[in-house]
Amino acid sequence: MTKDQHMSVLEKIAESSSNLTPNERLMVQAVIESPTAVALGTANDLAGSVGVHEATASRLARKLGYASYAAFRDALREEFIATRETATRFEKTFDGTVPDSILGNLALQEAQALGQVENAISAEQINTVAERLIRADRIFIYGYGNSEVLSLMMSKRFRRFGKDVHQLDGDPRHLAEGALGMRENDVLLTFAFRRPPRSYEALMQTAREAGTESIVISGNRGAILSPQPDHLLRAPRGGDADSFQTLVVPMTVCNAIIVAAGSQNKDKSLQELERLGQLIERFD
Amino acid sequence: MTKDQHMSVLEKIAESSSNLTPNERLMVQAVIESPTAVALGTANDLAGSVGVHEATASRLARKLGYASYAAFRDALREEFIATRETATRFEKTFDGTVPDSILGNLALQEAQALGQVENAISAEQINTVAERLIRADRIFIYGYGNSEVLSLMMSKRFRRFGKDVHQLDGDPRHLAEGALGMRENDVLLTFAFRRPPRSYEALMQTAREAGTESIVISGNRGAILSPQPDHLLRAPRGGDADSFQTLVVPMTVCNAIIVAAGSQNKDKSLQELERLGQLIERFD
DNA sequence: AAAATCACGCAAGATTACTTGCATAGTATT
DNA sequence: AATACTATGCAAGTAATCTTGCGTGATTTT
Repeated sequence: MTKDQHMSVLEKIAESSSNLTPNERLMVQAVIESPTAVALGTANDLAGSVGVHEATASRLARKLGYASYAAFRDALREEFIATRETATRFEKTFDGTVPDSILGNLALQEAQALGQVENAISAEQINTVAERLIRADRIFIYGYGNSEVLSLMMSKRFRRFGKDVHQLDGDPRHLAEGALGMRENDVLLTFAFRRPPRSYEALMQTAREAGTESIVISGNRGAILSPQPDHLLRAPRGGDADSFQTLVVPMTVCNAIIVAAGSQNKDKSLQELERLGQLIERFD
Repeated sequence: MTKDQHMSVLEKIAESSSNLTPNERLMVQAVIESPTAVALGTANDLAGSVGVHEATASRLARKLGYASYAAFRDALREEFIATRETATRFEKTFDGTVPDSILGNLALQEAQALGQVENAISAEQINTVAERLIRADRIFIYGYGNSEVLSLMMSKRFRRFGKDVHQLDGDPRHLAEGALGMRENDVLLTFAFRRPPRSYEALMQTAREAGTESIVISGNRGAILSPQPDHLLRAPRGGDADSFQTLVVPMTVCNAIIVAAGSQNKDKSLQELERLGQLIERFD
C-alpha cells in the first residue's frame, strides 16, 4: 500500500470510519475537532481527553494504518501544523482551499504571520515607541539593504508629521557623520532583519553615549542583537528562515506606529479606537 | 519569577544571549531560524541539527530558565505553533470582534485584504508581468508619494536580478528626461493609488509612442485610469476608501512578481509550487 | 442460554526521551 | 608553567511514553 503514504489522516479516518469502536470514534472526533492539539499531545492526552485508556489510542493509530502512535502523530503534524515548509497546507484548516498560485500563496503566508503579530508586540510597546518618536527633537532612521524601503517609508511619514528626520544610509561616512550629530532628546530608529546591519554595534554605542534613545524593529533575529536597544519591536515574519522573507509584517508594525503617532500628535480626543477608521485617514 | 512566566522564549534568549557558550549559541540560532521545527522535535533533534550532544540541548533549556527541556519545548509550541485556538481566534476577528489595539486592527485589515487579492489578480497576470520585466532591455520604474517606497523596492530587486533599472522620481525634469530615453523592448512600471501620479498621462503617452510596454500596479482606482496601461494589476487595499490605506497589498503583489520573475529567470525546474520555499530563498 | 467474539482497561514490559555525574580537553588566570 | 575554570561529550540513570498480553464484562451468534 504505497497509497497509504499519500493519504491524509482524515482520508484514512474516513476509510476506516465504518469499523471503529465507540471509543475510537470518540477519539477520532477529538482529532477532527482539534487536530493541532492532538498533533502536539501524547497518546495519553488524546485518550484522556475522551476518558479512555491510552492503550485504546495506541490501538487506534494502528487501526488507521500507522505503524505506531508516533507515526500517527507525525502524520497529523505534517498535515496540520504550519512548519514553514508546509505553510501552504496549513491553511487547509483555515477555510478548505489551498491557493495554487504564487500570489495566493504569499498572501496566505502574510496573513498567517499577521495573525500572530499581536502576540509578539503589545499595544503598549507601539504607543511608547510612537510617543518617543513624536516627542523627539530629531529622528535618525537607519535601514540598509531591504530595510531601506521601510526606512524611506518612515522618513516620509514622520516628515509629514513635521519632524526633523535624518535618514542615514549605508555609506559608512554618512553614517559616522549622522551618528556624531546625535544628542540627547534625539531618537534613533533602526531596522534589523537577516543580520544586524553593518555598524549596528557602533551606531548603538554612539547613541547610548549621546543619550539618544534607540528603537529597533526586527524579525526574530532581534532577540540576539547586541547591544540591545532601548526599545525592541520584534515580530516574526512569515515564511521559513530559508525562504522569501518579506517586509509585510514589519511594515504593518511601522504602520501601527504611524497611526499611533498620528493620534498622539494631532488630536487626543480621537485616540479611541472606535474611530480608528476616520482617524487614520488623515495620514495617508 | 512571575516575570518568567510571561516572557517569550525569544525574550529569554535575548536575556541570556550574552552568556551563552558557542554550542548554545548555535542551537539558539537554530531555534531562531526555524522555531516550529524545533518546537516539534526532541532535544536530540535540536542538538543533532547543529552537531552537538543532546545533553547540551538539555542544559541550554535550563540555562534559559526552563525547568526542563520539555518545558522549553512547550514554550516554543505555545509561541510558534498556531493551535486551533489561535486559528479560530483569527478567524473570528476576521468577521466578528474587533481587536483592541491599533496593531491588531491593522493586521486584521491587511489580512482581510490579502484574502481577496487572489480574486483580483490572476496567476497568469503575475507571470506575464514578471516575464515582461525579466525580458526587458531596460526597466523604468516610477512611483511618487508613498509609492516611492514600492518603487525603491522593485528597483532594488530587479537590479539584483541584473537588470538595468531606471528609477524615475517625481521631479518633472527627471521624469521628462527618463521618458525620452524609453525605447522598444523597454518596460515601464508605474504605481497609482489614491490618484494617478503627476504626469501619468504624459508618461503613458510617451511610452506608447516609444513602443515601451507599460505596467501599472494600482488599487481600485486603477480601473478608471486613462489611458489604460498594457498591463494593469489592480487589487483593492484593505480598509475603506476613507481610512488608512497601506502598501501591504500592493507590496504583496510586487513580491509575487519578484518571486515569479526569479523563477523564470533562474531555474525553470524550480517553478513548481511545491518548492516555493527553497526557490524564493534566493531572492531575499 | 451457552458459546464465541469483541472492546477495553490494567499493568508489566519495551522503547524513547531527558538528565546528570564524571572525565577530558580547551581556555583563562596567576 | 601551573592552576582553576568552563564547555561538552559520554554513559548510566531516571522519567516519560508507547505497546501488548491478559482478563473481564458486554454483545452477538447459534
